Amino acid sequence: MSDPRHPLAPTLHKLLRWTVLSPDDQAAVLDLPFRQRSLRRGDHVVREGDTPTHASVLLSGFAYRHKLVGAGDRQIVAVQVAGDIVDLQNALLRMADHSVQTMTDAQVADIPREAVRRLAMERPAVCEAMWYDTLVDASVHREWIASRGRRSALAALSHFLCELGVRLQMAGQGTLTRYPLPMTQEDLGDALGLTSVHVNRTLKTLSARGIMQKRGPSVFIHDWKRLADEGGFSPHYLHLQDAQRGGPDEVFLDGLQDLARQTRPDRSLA
Amino acid sequence: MSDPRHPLAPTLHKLLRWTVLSPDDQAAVLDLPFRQRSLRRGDHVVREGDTPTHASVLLSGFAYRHKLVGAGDRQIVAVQVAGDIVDLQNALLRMADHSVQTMTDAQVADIPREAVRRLAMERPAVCEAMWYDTLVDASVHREWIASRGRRSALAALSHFLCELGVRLQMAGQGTLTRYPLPMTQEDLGDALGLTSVHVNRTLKTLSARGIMQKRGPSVFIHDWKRLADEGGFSPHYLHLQDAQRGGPDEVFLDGLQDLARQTRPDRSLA
DNA sequence: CGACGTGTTGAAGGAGCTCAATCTAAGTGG
DNA sequence: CCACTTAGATTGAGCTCCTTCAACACGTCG
Repeated sequence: MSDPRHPLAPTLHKLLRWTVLSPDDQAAVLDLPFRQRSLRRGDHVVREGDTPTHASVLLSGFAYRHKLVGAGDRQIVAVQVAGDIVDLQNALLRMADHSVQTMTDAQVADIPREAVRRLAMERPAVCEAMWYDTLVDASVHREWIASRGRRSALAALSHFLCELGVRLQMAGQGTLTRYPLPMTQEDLGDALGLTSVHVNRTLKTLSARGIMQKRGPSVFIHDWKRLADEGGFSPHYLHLQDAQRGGPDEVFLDGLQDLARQTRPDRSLA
Repeated sequence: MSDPRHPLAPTLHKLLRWTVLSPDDQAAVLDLPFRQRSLRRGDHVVREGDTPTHASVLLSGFAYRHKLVGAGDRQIVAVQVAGDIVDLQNALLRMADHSVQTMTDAQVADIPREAVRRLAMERPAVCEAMWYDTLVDASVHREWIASRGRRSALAALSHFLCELGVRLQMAGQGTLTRYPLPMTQEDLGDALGLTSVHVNRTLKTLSARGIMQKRGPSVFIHDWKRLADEGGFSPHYLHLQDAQRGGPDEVFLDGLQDLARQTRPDRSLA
């Protein structure tokens, strides 16, 4: 799959999760013009209201998308990890409806908006992959609506931690049960629609029950099955089953199915 | 714009909201093969877990998308009105991650999945319009996440009522301040993440303040400005500003801007 | 050292939930 | 035309999950 050290390789890899791309198409993705940029923790990638001139890919680090609501309250609407096309939405739409900000120092690649559009229009398969990617984003949004609307704090937090385990493992940034998560309790609260105080108490409940622990920026899940039960987590909405089989993720995907079904405690880190 | 009585005309009209389409492209949209179907209130258009074979367009009536959470709780993640392509997501993704159900008797047009894909792949401009449509859907999802996460019941309900006023007027199904909304208080609760009891009380607060009234399936907004204030509603996230100007919506859009800014009570129905 | 960001803990209050009864309007069958 | 049914709206009382406010602990970094 061409040079795995190419900065856009993780993004291409993510697109290949959704569709088959010919070698030509793959080369065209990697040939996209981009300008690499280093950001410090807390920097904005896009600001709500901007008219973006480029799409940004997160090469390393973490970022989140958020909206400001009412009297300065913040709602995080998505968490992005390395490889994610952070801003396809804002790049195609003509005005950013939300801000994107880094949670850690990060590298991004800015791709001119027009180059993305041209690639999409000239290569239907790439267009489909990118469209697909935005549809999966929307599916995650829907699951978050369900979480905020109908799950308790404990369930919502558990669900969130499951989701990030899956997504980070897919992105090669950790494993299902052990991964980096550089979010403060305040950040978690803004993602879950809770106060940081209540996040603190809910995290403590989970660790008191031996289900998981968060130490600094690291999450250790000791009992995935129970965490998934608490959160009512089922990975369907991430659409990983849709993936073209034969890739390197097959074993993981099957394993995920198992994990969702059976108890498989991992207490080695407790 | 060709035959305005064509069943797919409202859908084409909606796509034209996002991009310019050549006469050829427009004809191609209207030439999509479809099978018209009558549904009774409560019928499913798609069921979570299905592998859909077609995309459905809502020709008349109302529908909602929902997920089942935990112990039989329902979360409505979107409300669809006539003209909406209800199921582009599910048609492109390989498995439906949520169900779609009618709120009223309704007409839908089922378009074979392959016909949609072929149209998109052969006509970049149409592809862009449809993609754009799904991106706006996602933007609405994000706003809903913010509502569920950070708005009080009163604010969330107000915001929801504003959104529907705008969307229904855009769809030619009423006006900003007076439109049909065939949702029970139970439905509203499932959309807002509240109980029907609390929806009842919140609606009563709004009408006690003279802001709006819901009588049967009809919403009457007496004071748009106050409703928008209560909900912290700003129409940016619907991306109407993005619309190509010159269409028949221009006056309305400008009017909407005004409405968002100034008080313009409409008590004629109080 | 002091300041600041983050995590932790307690106590009190409130927004929204649960449970349950009553009311209304629109069928539906006789 | 009326008894009966049913879906939905309405209202009250008590409860609970989560918030608010406030204090304190801890580590890092100037």
